[in-house]
Amino acid sequence: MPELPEVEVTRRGIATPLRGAIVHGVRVGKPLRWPLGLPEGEFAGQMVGEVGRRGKYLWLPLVLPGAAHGGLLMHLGMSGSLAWQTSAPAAGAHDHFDLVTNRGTLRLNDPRRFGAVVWSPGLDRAPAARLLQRLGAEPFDADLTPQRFHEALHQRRAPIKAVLLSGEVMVGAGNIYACEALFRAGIHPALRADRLSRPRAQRLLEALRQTLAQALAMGGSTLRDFSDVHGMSGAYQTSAAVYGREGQACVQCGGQIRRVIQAQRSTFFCPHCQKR
DNA sequence: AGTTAAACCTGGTTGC
DNA sequence: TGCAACCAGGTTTAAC
Repeated sequence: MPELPEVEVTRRGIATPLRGAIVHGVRVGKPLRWPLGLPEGEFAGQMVGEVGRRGKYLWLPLVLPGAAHGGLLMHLGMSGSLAWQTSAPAAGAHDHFDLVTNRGTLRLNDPRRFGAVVWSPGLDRAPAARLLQRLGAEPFDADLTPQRFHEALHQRRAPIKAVLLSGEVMVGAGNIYACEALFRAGIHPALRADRLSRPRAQRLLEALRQTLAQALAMGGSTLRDFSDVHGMSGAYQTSAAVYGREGQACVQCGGQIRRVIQAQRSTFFCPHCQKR
């Protein structure tokens, strides 16, 4: 489900209600990807700070004045979404984590349970640091210049689609937005990353930023599960040019959109508009 | 280093 | 209607 736009939509939805909230406790349901890493009783009295995001991870800082501090690193996996509820109903079959505060409850719903909630003493400490260590640049970081993007791609021989999905050069683009950005940039997904010319790398960086920004403005994509913290669906998926459109007409040339498998994931592209 | 497969799960859709 | 096969927004780990 959630790629960077969906995670950022979620972050914006929870940051305000959570800022300064006092934790009463947590409730855990079925196991997620990794264990929580701190006994459930340890959270009471901690105050939530400013909710941050790194790639597709959310970071909820927790501070207990004069005592232990750390935070919760959360990932929504493929099917996760967070909801903010001022009065939380009984947990459903797929509600696997609650953060109960004096203001309301933050609830993770995740049918497939590929998501995670992990306590860490800090973003730069284990286990958070280990999970984040291989992440590439944030897409809207000013330090990610076209030149640096090109240089990083130049060191990768894998297909450009696989490099984007790995997140090791730039985080945030998952399967939908990687496909859409490559289409927007006119680049064939099987092209080796180190074969992109400088102008094409620049064009791809611009396409990635435009794609992610547009998706964010539209509230993200909702294929099945995703909704924002108020239960609203995103709208971007209806404006996808290639994703999920195998066999349909290309919006640009009218040719057939094709689907191939790369790195165990479906890649959608237009063979006519996207050049090697 | 790249590529490939398998693993973690549930559920919706498609096709016989 | 039933049931098998395939598909799904992500990421880690292991093996060749």
